[in-house]
Amino acid sequence: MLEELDKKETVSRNFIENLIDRDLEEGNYDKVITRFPPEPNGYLHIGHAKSILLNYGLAREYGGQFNLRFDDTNPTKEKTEFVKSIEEDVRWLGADFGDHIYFASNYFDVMYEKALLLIRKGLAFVCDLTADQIREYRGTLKEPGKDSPYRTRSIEENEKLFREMKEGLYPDGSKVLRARIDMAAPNINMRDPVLYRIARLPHHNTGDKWCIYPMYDFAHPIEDAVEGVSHSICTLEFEDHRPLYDWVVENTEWPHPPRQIEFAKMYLTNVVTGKRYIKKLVESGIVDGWDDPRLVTIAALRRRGFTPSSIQKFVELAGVSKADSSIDYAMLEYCVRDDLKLKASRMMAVLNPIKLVIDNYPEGQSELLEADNNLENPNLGKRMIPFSRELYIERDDFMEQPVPKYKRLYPGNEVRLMHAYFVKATGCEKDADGNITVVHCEYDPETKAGSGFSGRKVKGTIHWVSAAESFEAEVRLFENLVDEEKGVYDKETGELNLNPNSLKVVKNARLEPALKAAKPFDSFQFVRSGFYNVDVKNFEEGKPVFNRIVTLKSSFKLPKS
RNA sequence: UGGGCUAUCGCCAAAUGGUAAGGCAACGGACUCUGACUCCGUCAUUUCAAGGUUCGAAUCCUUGUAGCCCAGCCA
Repeated sequence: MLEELDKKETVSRNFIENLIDRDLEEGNYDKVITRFPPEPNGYLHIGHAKSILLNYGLAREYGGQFNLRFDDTNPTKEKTEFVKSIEEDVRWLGADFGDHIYFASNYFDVMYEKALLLIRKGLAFVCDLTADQIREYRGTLKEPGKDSPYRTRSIEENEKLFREMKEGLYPDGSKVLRARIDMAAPNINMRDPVLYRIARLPHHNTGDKWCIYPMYDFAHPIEDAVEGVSHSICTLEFEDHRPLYDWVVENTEWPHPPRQIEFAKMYLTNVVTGKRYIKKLVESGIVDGWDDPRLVTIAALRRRGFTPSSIQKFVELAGVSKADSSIDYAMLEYCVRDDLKLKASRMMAVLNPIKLVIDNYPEGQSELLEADNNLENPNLGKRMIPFSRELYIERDDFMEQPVPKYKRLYPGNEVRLMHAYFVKATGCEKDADGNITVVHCEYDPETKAGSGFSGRKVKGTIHWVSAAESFEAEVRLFENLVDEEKGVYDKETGELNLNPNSLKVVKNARLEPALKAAKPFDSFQFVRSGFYNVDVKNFEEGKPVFNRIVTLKSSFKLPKS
């Protein structure tokens, strides 16, 4: 099977499973152990979700173990803040690592011992070349490198020098430990790669204990081996590192060497992925933090109302392969809609209100109408909605001069007010500028919802709220942060093509009273308008701010006026 | 001829020499107290290209083409 891997077969979910099956059969491992090894230098985003869920999914499928391990071998870039957010995000996504949360920095002692082992085997040496010289000696992509003059130091001298590096006898950058492999290797990673560097910086976990830190290529295979990881699944850019990974694992002598398997990263259309761009948006204040709902960080998706199961489904639908891919954002939207449609209560909210007066409804009268919270899921219960002579309806739901195929309210046309009565438009009032201010109609008491009335049918159903008993709230509508026409990046300048309308705030939306009690993260479907959730950060008791999660699909578009 | 990887519908993606799954999107139609949902139907004679092997090729061979990754004391 190793040979098959070496033949570079395409990777698919099936392929990985077959590989694991074989490994288990052949007794290469007793148990499947996978891991997600982030460096704590930023927030996780949707791309990481794929890696997390793939690794976790495989472990669960095989009754194995999934580790969360912080790859914190470089103190210059890492922060405790990120450790916390990453742990939270992984947990939220549903990748249950139990108490298997580890830090690479806790293995520094083993790594040091293994480095000594390599030195004693003549496979590593201390090199005094400067960083510039090392680069020079490395050669180029097309030309081989040349041996470092320090390559032939004796084992004793190397061991002594390396110990002294650890003791802190040498200044930062003055010496490194290198593997002795092959300076002419076509794979640049094999040209005597650096294993350890000297850096005097406080580490978030080990403090000042160490002044030498292992490099990724040396540390990672050992981290995997220490934890007994069986299948180390990572992204494609590490494919060239696999020979080195295998070299380290073999020469540092482990009973059940872990196996590295690579797959392609996932990109999404029309959104900014890539840590450094997200970071730029955050730091420049273009977005209001790592969890700005327009971002695709896990924190942002959560705040925006995406559910863990929708993301799990998305990752599952996206599949695993080695081909570069950019998944249509519509697929993510489909996943939330699909997940939320039976979980969310379907409430009425009027985003762009216009008054509707029912002229034949007695003045001063009102009533409470019973409505299912979700007609397709009775478990969500029922609620009462106040109904009265004056209501608000969506401005788009009335046209004085209807366009073709329009089936909502227009003079002479009858529609259903959802959960209430049939209503027939009789006319409207306008202000001096000709803008419609009030729509008039008449209702038919016979047609009350739930009464079993079947005398006639109506083409359209519109939503509404009581003028007196609804409340005003802020609703935040999100568009793509990126200009959909121009694409994510400007090819010439490398600048991001940002969409100036990516955030619209509707201040005077009218919502039905039941929504006043909504709590942060609660999700609702606003009938005919889409899915929304209550923003955590802008939450105020009795005055929730709603974030649009995703719109509903619609086969009818109102012509632009 | 530096090395490695990839190429199947607009977007993902299966198919492991046996006659191109599935999902998203799109488009018809039915249903509907959400123009949503649901349902039903349509959507690759062809797998980057050209040759070759074979009874049979997306899969094997040959030669091309295009894209991605690698020259950190980052991960």
